[in-house]
Amino acid sequence: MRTDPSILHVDLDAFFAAVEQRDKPSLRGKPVVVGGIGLRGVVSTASYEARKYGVRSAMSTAEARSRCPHAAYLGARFEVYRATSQAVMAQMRALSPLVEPLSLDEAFVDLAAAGLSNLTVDDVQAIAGDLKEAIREASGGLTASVGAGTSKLIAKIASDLDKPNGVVVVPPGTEAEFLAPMQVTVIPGVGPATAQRLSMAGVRTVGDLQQLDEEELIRQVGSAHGSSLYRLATASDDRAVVSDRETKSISIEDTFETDLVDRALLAAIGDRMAHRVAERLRKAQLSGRTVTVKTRMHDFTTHTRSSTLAGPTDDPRVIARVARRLLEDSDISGGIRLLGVGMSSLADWIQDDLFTESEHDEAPIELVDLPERPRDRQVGYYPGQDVVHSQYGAGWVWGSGRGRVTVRFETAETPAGPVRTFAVEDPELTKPAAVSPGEDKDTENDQDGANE
DNA sequence: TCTGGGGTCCTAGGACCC
DNA sequence: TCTGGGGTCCTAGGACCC
Repeated sequence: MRTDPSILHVDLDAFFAAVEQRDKPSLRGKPVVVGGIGLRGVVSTASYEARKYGVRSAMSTAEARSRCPHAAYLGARFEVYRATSQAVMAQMRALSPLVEPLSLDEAFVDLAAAGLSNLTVDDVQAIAGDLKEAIREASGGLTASVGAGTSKLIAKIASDLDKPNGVVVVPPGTEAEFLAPMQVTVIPGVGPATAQRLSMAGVRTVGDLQQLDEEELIRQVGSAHGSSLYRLATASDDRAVVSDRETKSISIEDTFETDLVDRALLAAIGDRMAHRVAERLRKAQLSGRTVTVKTRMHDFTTHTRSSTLAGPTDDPRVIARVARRLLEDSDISGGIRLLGVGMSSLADWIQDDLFTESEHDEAPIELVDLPERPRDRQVGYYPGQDVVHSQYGAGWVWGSGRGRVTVRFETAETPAGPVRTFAVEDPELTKPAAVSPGEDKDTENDQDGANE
């Protein structure tokens, strides 16, 4: 544990709304609500003027409109917020090389990494004041609130205590008593569900939490959550500030104005989402192995279907094809209000032309185009029955299973001979093949035409 | 006037392998 | 014919955050 309050948490005040007020002077001093402005929109950020009327983040825009009809309702302009955020983060990086952004409007700054040591509360007060001034100038007038302490938890909670435009430095050694009177929900990670469970055990404040022993806490909320909660509550939080955390998933989703039931329309929307996901993967120089399709039903129940490929891809056609199959497997009767497509199990993307010729030959993953699988077929591709297309020409499926299909080529020579195994993206191939090679050839004549 | 979009992390069960 | 653990990978769902 540190002995000086060298971790800052910087939080921009009502960020999206403040940017809109900065750019449109007529909105200054007036209630502004930024978020989804459609029928099913929710509030991202309300200006402080709008908060007086009870408008809050995550509230439906419909409710916000009834509470504050005279506010300005604006859709989000993420490109503008991103640019402003970068200017603000640059000010923090000028102060310390170790900055951990949590979102567009929040970051931790580690002053110890800037070579500053033995900082007093007054030192940190002064540093925070200077940083706020630098942020104000760099952002065109935005204010920030800053919290500081010996840990991330303390800094984060402190930044919330004097909003907007405040600075709170928690003196070293006072952390446990600082936390004790607060509700358990001040701890990030304790939401309604956890608060409810803790409350049934008689725990409402962090002080109550401090009285519990770790075993008891783990019984209440599970092992990972319990032990981390125990450490946080007792102010023994030694989590490091980490500057670049790697992306774990990329996804696109959309809530429709009215529930959709038309499979063809949903398939077309899914295709477009798959292409947008692929585009973002390429921009980030990433590729992924797991495709996930998310659906939200009319009654708000949410389902995901996912399929993991044998190798990573950023190919929009591959992602779209897998997404389409996953969507076909999803129940959409009664209509769905949301569709999403995402990619995870991400790996660093390697640009194709960086491969040398020999590396190409040894590339572990080769994909083949598989025929459309008939709706009623329960398992993957049928050996001796299905024809696939590859860079070596067309061939018969010889065997399949576990993300792989073995293909026998009649007309093309492949580097490995007439039989070659490919990785495929078909989720059904994770199940064993229905028939073994050589059997079930009675439809061979029907398939002949497909070979041309 | 119901409930966004982008994420992260955790859990639990089943398949599979040794 | 019955019966092991342990580890890893995958899938689905849920809690939570901004």
